[in-house]
Amino acid sequence: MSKASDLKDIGLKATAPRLKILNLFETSDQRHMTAEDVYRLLIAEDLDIGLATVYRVLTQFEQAGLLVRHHFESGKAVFELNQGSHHDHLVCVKCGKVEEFFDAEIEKRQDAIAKKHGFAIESHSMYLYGLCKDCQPAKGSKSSF
Amino acid sequence: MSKASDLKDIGLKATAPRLKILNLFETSDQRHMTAEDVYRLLIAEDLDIGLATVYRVLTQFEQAGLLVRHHFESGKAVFELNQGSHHDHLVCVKCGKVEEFFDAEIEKRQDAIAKKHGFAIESHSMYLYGLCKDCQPAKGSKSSF
DNA sequence: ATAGGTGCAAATATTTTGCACCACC
DNA sequence: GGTGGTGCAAAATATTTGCACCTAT
Repeated sequence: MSKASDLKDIGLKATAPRLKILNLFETSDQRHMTAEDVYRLLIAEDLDIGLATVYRVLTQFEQAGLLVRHHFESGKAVFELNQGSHHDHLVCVKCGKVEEFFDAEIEKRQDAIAKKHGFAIESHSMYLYGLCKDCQPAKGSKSSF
Repeated sequence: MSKASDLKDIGLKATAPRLKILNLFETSDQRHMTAEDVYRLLIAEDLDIGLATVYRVLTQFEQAGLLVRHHFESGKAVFELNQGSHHDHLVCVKCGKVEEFFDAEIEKRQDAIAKKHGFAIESHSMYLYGLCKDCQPAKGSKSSF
């Protein structure tokens, strides 16, 4: 559970909007949310928090390392809780579901590649886009063509 | 060199803007360009092609498989020629340089991961963000702190 | 001739910012 | 009580679309 001290630790005042937004990421069943997603959840709870504040808070949380910002192919930025452990993403292009994975061997090879190219890696992200289990035409069923 | 027939093959009329834009991607030393980049190059050559047309053509080329659209962390879409061979990207967060690489082992593991999760992969992209050789503080030199 | 393509301007979508007011410490 | 935070509206940025005119086939 998020506490006021968590925010103070990163130099931010513990205000209601910040606590609420952080709490949303911790409790929502959707780990990956856009600013609009967050805003709509707040509206749904009758909280009077402006969209501009949502953007500001999300950016602050990202800079503080509490959240990670992704750019999936939608064009909107998507945020998720930074739980320390790096991982990559499988994104369903049909229903938008996001699954996470981690593969040590891939990480190792990424590091090797960066070194070979003389790059000092700061972050990396990998997205596999496709159809998730539920969105694939079922085997044995006819397609509509 | 791009030819009118290349465009007709994909069901598009061979118009001057389309031929020119395709040619730009084939001849420019910058493989990765935003719509604005393309537009500015056209303006620089005194070609009277609207930004809207650039966006329309880039989208058509992407749908036809001639170009690939990326979403780097900049927030703008970046396009590059689709040369058949899939590859991934090292992106310099300072100077914007993009280097490409391909690693068969990583590809293999991506496929295995997708299968394990029941995903039917349509595309994937991997971006390693960091400082390229030229943008790293040189070894032995003092930092400014 | 005509279906499709284009430029321009206006519309949309996403994110940022200026400003007056308000709340945490 | 003052610094920092907030909501709102407006601005900035990126992209799409409506429309009248134009052009490749």
